[in-house]
Amino acid sequence: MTTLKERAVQVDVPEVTTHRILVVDDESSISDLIATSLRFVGFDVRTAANGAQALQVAEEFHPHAMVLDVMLPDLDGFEVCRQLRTEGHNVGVLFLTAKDGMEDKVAGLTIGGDDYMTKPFSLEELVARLRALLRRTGAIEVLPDEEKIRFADIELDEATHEVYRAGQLIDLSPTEFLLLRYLLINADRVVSKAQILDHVWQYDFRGDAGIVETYISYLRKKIDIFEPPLIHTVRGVGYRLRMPPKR
Amino acid sequence: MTTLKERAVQVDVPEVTTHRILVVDDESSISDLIATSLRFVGFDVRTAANGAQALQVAEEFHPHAMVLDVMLPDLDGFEVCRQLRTEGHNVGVLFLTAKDGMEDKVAGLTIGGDDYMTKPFSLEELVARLRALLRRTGAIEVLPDEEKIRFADIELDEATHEVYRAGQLIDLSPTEFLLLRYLLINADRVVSKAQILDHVWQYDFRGDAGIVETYISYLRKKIDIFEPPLIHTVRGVGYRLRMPPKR
DNA sequence: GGGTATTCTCAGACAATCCTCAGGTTAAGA
DNA sequence: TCTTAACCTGAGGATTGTCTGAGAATACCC
Repeated sequence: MTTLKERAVQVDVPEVTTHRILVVDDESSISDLIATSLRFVGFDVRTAANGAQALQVAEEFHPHAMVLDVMLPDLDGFEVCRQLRTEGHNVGVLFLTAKDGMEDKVAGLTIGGDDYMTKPFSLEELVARLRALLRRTGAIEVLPDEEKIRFADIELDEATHEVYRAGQLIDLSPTEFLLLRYLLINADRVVSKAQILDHVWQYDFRGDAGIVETYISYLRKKIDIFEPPLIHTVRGVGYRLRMPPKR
Repeated sequence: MTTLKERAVQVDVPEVTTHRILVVDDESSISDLIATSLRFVGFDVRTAANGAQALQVAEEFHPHAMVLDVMLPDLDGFEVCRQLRTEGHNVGVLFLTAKDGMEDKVAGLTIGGDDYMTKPFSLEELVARLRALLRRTGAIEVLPDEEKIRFADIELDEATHEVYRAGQLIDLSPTEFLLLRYLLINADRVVSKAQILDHVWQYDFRGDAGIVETYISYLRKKIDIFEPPLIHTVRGVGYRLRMPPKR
């Protein structure tokens, strides 16, 4: 690997309005991971390790949205959410749940503009969902970017999860979609395989970075059969989405 | 290999804003090497030999970034990083990892704008990555230079890893890229083969300095086929990037 | 519950890159 | 002018990085 000029998801760095996000999880490794990632994308983040603390911090922090583990040592996530709402706090919530069956229960409870994801998740997806959530709940004005990301003749719609190249609908698997999204966000910039792995794959993925190569290959076969090819390998460094060089 | 002092002297321009860098490694040979190199590039550097000491020094030094070995005698690098972050220190971290095994532990390191390199590395690359990291984490105002280095009609873009000469895209191998970058940074100055070897090649490279000649030759064939030639040999001393003297 | 889509590992093929070496060329100094 | 050291460059073998297909394991959907 080598020099990289990356941005996590940072391309859209200069956020006009800074949204306040409260992250609640009792595992500090998780909340740190999330907090770091969100801060980097430009959010103003606070963390809390349990329900009581969450309520307390929320009182003075007035978050626009929360990332909330449903499984907390004291109150559970729903209860935290309920109490805040009855107190008039109008926050969107992104619930985190272990992958154990509770999922249905959570799904039922996420009414309104809320959402949930099961652990482990990919950071890329977390950020995408959080953005969508803020947009839905209208936490503040509209977020700067539309729900579509474009580059050359590629168009990726976050709302519908559809991807077009040269006007044609391309069918992508979930991972392929995330990967392409990450490349698009970092268009024109070299991203290393390590970065891709960290952002696109679930945070507990312990496999080899070689899988990135495989998925790049998949992507190419789906969207780069068109002319001109846009996914370029920078040997020894990583990959980069770009228009072919002039001439 | 030349001695450190002799080698680092020539590098680089005085930086306008002085960034504070904390280097943590238990092998003093390594931390000295890095520290010396960074100082000559204009950084304000402190070193620490273990985790506890690192935390302590950070407390009063308030570094903008850290170069942090993950393998330390007491706490490991991740723990040091975590503790600093929870204490509110917003430092970017460049992790150093041994090349063997522990690839898995390395996962997640590029999340927040952080980065990592495997030992052994080249000093040139270390500096480049550290700069990129400072830029990303916005450690202070914008760094003087953009992500592009220019000299005459050569343009080298760190973000995209592209090099142009006279507007034309030039394809360079990783080593060629680093070499050119080093010459550019030291434009108009003579750099010896020993210096080049020490900065561009990995610090444990045990080969002959003759390889520098080979790579200079490669570079010339790629970027000096244009007029005027910019890479000049200073016989008995080294090489120098310069505009030919007007007659 | 069976079939399909997806994820992930692995290994062979291929190509770029790295590095050594050796013979030819150039420049400096005696 | 001659000698010598420094430098240049091509050739080629070793190494490394990347691509891709095949297949096993798993998740998902009707």
